Amino acid sequence: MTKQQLADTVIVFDFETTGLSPAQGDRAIEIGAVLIENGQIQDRFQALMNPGFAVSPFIADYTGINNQMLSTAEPCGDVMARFADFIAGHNLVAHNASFDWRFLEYELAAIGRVPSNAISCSMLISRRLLQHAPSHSLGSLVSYLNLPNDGVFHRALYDAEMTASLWLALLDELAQQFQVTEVDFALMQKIAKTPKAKLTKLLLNT
DNA sequence: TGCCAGGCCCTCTTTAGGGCCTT
Repeated sequence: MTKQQLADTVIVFDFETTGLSPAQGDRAIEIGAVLIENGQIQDRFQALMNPGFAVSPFIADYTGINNQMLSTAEPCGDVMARFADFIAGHNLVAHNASFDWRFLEYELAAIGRVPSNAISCSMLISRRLLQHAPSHSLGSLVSYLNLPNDGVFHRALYDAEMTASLWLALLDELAQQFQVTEVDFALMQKIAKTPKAKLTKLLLNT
């Protein structure tokens, strides 16, 4: 197997939240992230954070994060200040990145900070490179690609680690499907935004 | 178990509608 590595380091991150939209009052309750360098995880970040109100039974069931766990967690602002330092200067990756980016912007704005990182989406890229996958949810892709996992999903660090494995698998897919051996973050962003019909032309010209 | 929102993508499209993803 060709081992394709992205020249740039990236931080893959994932939020667990109280719901789907910060515009509707939802907040982050956990952040998990891994730093990928030279094709391997070199650093990790994980923290629960107290949103200041009770999470719904649905969210407690969905994530396994309950109000008792959050009662002793740091406030969102304290965690996010440390996380902002962790991601500073790095390119970011998330699965369905538009979701996590909205919460990142919201939680950083709450402490007077603004993210300036570039970001790319593993879901948009997998839709283009893995067109035969039955679903492009993170769990389905992990199963489809037979990526090693312990069956835990919907916790931030586990999902970040699974997304990191997916990201590395997508780099392998680029090498195997298209023989693309020079991959930088800007190309991954471009793939995410390229219509499927124009993907082959983009990659053959790379 | 799934609604909320937002963005992307496809098609029986573009003067629109609905499914997929994220929690």
